[in-house]
Amino acid sequence: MYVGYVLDKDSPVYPGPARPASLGLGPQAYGPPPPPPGPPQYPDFTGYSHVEPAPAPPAAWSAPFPAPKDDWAAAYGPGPAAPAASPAPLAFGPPPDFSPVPAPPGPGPGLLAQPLGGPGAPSSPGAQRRTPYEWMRRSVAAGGGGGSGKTRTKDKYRVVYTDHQRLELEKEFHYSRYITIRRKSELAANLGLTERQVKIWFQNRRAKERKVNKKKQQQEQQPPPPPPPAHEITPTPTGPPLGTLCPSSASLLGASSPMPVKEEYLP
DNA sequence: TTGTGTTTTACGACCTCC
DNA sequence: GGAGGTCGTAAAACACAA
Repeated sequence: MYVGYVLDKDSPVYPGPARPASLGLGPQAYGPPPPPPGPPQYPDFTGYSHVEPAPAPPAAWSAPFPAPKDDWAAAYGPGPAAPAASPAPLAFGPPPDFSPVPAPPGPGPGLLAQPLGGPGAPSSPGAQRRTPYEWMRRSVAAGGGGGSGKTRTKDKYRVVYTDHQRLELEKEFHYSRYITIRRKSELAANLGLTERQVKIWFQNRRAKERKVNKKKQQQEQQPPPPPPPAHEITPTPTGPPLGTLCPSSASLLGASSPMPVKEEYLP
């Protein structure tokens, strides 16, 4: 599965305010720290053009959520302990218009058809990294990765998430930088990961974003190249006047966005 | 094929909040 | 005290040039 498809879409995948306040989630008891103020949410993300609202402090649901301890057997045991037998319906499944890429030849159709690190991990032959997110295009099946097990030398090892797992995690991340407990549980169950893995993935993803932002900031602080001489600067009468939307941007604001708001986030 | 650099998981230390 | 946050780091997985 090519995650890049979603991320490279010209149109906003999740238009409008993602995670509206009316998610039905009450004030959260375990609220994450306030998001760092500042710059646009996705300065490094070129696939989306909308400005995502700051991750609203997740709110707590009144009902105590039975957050079980991380099922380590799922990650380190003989196979994922996810409810693969009867996985809950993916409420956050791909949008209706998301399936232009044929599913990789796997043991079965649908989501989570391939267990974590299974031999049939989706691959993207011929893919190369060209964008910050093209890592999602590459194959994860090479090298016997895919979370098959321990490393050669040490007991400590790490698994390689499948493209689908990354896709869903990325999608969730682009909804909100901070995942709620409920979503974390759902995501973990649906992706065959442990809640701990989901949590750590989000932590690492935020760290990655900070790193990218920092890098960009440093690049911007560098002295720009000297502008060309004034006589070489020619006015450009053609083109839209200042303050108007470029065609591409204007199209993004169209009323008929291809990406409806997820049902679960609707009031 | 190999060496090297980058990215991706995973963890520990430390901090804050409830 | 427990949960989750950042920060730093280790190491596997990966891409790519030589």
